[in-house]
Amino acid sequence: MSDTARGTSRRYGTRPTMKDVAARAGVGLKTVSRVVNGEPGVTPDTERRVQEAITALGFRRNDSARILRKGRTASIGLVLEDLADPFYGPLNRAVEEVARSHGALLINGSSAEDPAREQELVLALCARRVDGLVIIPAADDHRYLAPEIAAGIATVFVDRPAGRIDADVVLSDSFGGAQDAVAHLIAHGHRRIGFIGDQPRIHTAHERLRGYRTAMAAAGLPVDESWVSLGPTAPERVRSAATAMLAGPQPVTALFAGNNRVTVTAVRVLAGHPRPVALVGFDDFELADLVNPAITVVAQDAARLGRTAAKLLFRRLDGADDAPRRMEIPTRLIPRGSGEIPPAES
Amino acid sequence: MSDTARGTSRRYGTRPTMKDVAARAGVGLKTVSRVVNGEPGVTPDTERRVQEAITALGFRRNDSARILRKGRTASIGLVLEDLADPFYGPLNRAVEEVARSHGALLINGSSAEDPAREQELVLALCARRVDGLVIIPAADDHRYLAPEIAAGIATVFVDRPAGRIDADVVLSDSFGGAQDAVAHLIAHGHRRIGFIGDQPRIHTAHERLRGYRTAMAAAGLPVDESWVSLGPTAPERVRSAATAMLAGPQPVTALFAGNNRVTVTAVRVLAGHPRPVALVGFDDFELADLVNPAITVVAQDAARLGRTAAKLLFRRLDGADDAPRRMEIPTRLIPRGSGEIPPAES
DNA sequence: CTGAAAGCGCTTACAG
DNA sequence: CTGAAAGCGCTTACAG
Repeated sequence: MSDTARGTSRRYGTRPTMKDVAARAGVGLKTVSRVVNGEPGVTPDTERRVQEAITALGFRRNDSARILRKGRTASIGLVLEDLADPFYGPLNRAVEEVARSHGALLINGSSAEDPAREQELVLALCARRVDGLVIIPAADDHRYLAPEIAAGIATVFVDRPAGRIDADVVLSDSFGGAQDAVAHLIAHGHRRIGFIGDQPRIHTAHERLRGYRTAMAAAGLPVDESWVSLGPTAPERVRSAATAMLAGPQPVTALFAGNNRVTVTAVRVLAGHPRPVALVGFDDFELADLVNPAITVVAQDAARLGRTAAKLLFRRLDGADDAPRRMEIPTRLIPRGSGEIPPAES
Repeated sequence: MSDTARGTSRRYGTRPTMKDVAARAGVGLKTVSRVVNGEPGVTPDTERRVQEAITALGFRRNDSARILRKGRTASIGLVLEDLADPFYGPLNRAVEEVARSHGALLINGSSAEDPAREQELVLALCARRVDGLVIIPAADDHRYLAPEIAAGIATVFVDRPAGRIDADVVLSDSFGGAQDAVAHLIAHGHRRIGFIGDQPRIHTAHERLRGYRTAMAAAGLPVDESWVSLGPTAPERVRSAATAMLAGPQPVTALFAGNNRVTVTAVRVLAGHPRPVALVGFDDFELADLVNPAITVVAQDAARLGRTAAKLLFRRLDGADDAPRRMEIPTRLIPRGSGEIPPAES
């Protein structure tokens, strides 16, 4: 490789090292290290000479080398489903803030809800020797992580529990939140309530369905299986599920949407529906109060979910080695209008 | 440090190394390296013995050591304003996808719109020797980066140009998009149009204001300075700015909102306003078509912004060393209703 | 207060 | 096909 035409070499290794600084300042390597790291025991005059050499050469400590020697990388990994999903934004930010307060950097990645991709990403992070991992799992078998955890990589799962290993997990109260949502609709007079949720292999979808059934049963209401639809949250699938529930002689008079993607499509379907239909969605979203009627939701505290998980992670890194914990973050029902619509006369 | 009660040591350095694998397999270090990296020239039998040792010991290559020796870290940094802002989600994801396709990991951080924090974060990433940086700048002076760029850290700015250094940048066409928005309102009969934007030191805010003024001038319309308000996008500030413009004997009949945070607050203000007021917002958002009236916007392609920047970054890493480029991504006006409301009679 | 030597866990360059 | 030696750029442990 040769230097470029513009004179700025892209070659790595072209940078000055502590050795170069030491030579220029006429001191030993260890003295440079002391100055760079602000360690005591350096004469003001020596320090000044070293600082001058650092500035003159444009030296910046290579943390890759430091990391290798020190053991800790001061970085953590966050694996979530999709960096573009607004639900994960506040969670991502909260994890970042906690990492930052501990002097750690955040390496980020999307699993795209693909177990193989999750594993590939997680193991790449382990190879980088991140100190810890926060994982929103896509896979349902995490035995591949057991050796890494045993080797010291702290791991906290968020939003869904780990599969087939015992690990820390921070969850929203999906079961309780779903119960609240459905009980709310029942309290407003509904007896035929539809549930459209995510794929049943996803823990939260399963829990929300369980909350739905429990609330219906608690009110002595039967559940017609045509009122329940679990599957991918792609708009076409949700649209046809909703349309089917709203058709026929005994249509549902209310819908409970299992997450924000479902809610959005449900709003679109209901906007074109002749009769008013009540709607409660799981997950809040920014403009829920601007739509007409405003959307009643079960809000999760995504930032708190992230903050709690990250704090637990750093507690582990500080040596806490009690048994894996399961923490639940409460949800909150926010009535805004759509969930208070009474049943249409049939 | 001692092992924990649960028997899994959190101690680092407890992991097997290639040396351990070599010893167990009864081969040399280099042979292990060959097997781990899939290099040719190893007898099937030798390879099998090494693989067995790897499995038995739970060996995983330490990429920190590899990085130190190889020079490249196979990681890039992305510094943006706020990981929780939905505008950056698709951009973040797009950068990640490009990084992934090049085998690189993504280190992420928020500047919180604070120049000092941006610099701190960027320099931390440089110390980690990321191969490249994608930066949505908060600072307006990036001379601190010049030595790093000269030392080989490829850098591409996005959304706003670098300050006081010559560097690659990928922008949305804020000027053209703003012109389109205001021309659209003028075409629908408006003559008194308000503009509420972000702080003027932010490049995009400045460009959008310029587009507003140019469109007004092109139509021969005067601009009363009480129709223009730039500042923080906090709801209170935007609310009072909008309220002021809508009051008095000669209120504006239309608003152009400079970004999505402004738009959201504007929608709330207009919902409580007695007369209908037209609105066009810069930036699209998910539920813009669910609000009544649906919101007319100038949409940016955030994913394309991110993809373009990341691709340019990797082209630099592959050795492209032509002069820094400025690339502009077009915007698109999406009429949905709010921007087509005619002026209220005064 | 200062510095030479050894080592973190790999890869590179080379020799057999 | 295989491996011993040197080195990436730091920090650690130690001696002066």
